[in-house]
Amino acid sequence: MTGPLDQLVAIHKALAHPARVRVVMMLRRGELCVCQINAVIGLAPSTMSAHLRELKDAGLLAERKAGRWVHYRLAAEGAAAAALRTVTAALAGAPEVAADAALLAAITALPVEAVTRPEFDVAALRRTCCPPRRPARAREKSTR
Amino acid sequence: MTGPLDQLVAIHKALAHPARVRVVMMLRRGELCVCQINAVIGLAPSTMSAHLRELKDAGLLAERKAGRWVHYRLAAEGAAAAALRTVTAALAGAPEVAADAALLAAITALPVEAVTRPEFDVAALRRTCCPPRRPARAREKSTR
DNA sequence: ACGATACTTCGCGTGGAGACGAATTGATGA
DNA sequence: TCATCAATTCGTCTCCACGCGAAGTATCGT
Repeated sequence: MTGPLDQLVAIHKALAHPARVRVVMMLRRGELCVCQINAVIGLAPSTMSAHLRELKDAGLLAERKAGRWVHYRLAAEGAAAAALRTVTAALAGAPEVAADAALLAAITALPVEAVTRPEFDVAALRRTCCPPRRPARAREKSTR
Repeated sequence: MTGPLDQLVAIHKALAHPARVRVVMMLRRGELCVCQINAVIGLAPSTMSAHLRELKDAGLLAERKAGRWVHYRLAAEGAAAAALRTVTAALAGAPEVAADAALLAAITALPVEAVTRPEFDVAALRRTCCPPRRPARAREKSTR
């Protein structure tokens, strides 16, 4: 049994990594599949899995298995929820977060299976959606 | 120049250690000298100095040099202040924090120079104020 | 002027965080 | 049934966080 101090420390540990904070920000609008998240972040699948596990163990995320995909969503109570609100408020206008959101919008506009196919070129997609001023545009179905 | 994302990550890193969180909670009532803080936490002075430095670099603490003593106090703006509020709210009733507060009350009731004298026995003081059910009792002047 | 005191900086050792690729698990579809 | 694919687990490497003691810096008291 861990006390409230250790619990809060675990929450802060989970949020003490840029990739994990970016994931949290990406999940604001609704749940996402692991492959969609990682298409934006760009780490090895095993690494991303470890990050998601840490966020889940800290009580910040919940998972839902749907076929061979696993969807994560924000799910926090108490101190974790408060920390989450702090994060979203602090990074509302952060450029890194905006770039992620733009790329994510383009990705979620595609069918889910397209993301992990070998011919899928994230870099090309990033070029089409990130640099121009329009932050987000496409929005279709799969975000939730 | 670091962006808001790195800044928030640094804040969370600083709060991702039990000793540092305890320090933050101890400083709620006002500034404290390093020796007072460390009498409660019980680490090597060099280690405590490093912890305080990290909290200061993250924008959570400020220092004030007074003679040969250095006093630290909470001093946060923006995201750091929000994170601080989250911490204090989450740990309002935490037992570890209450024990620290009780010991701290006994320590601040003493003259500052007494704390680091060789015959000063923190363990004895801890026995007098922490284990019994009365959470805090001594309270005199110097907490602020 | 000199020693004592409060704190910081430096150097070092140890353990854990974070990265990857390889192997495993579980569900889908031919 | 068996190949495929998403995700996780495992093994390994590297590097940084965190602990300490020793040395350095600044201030006070005599």
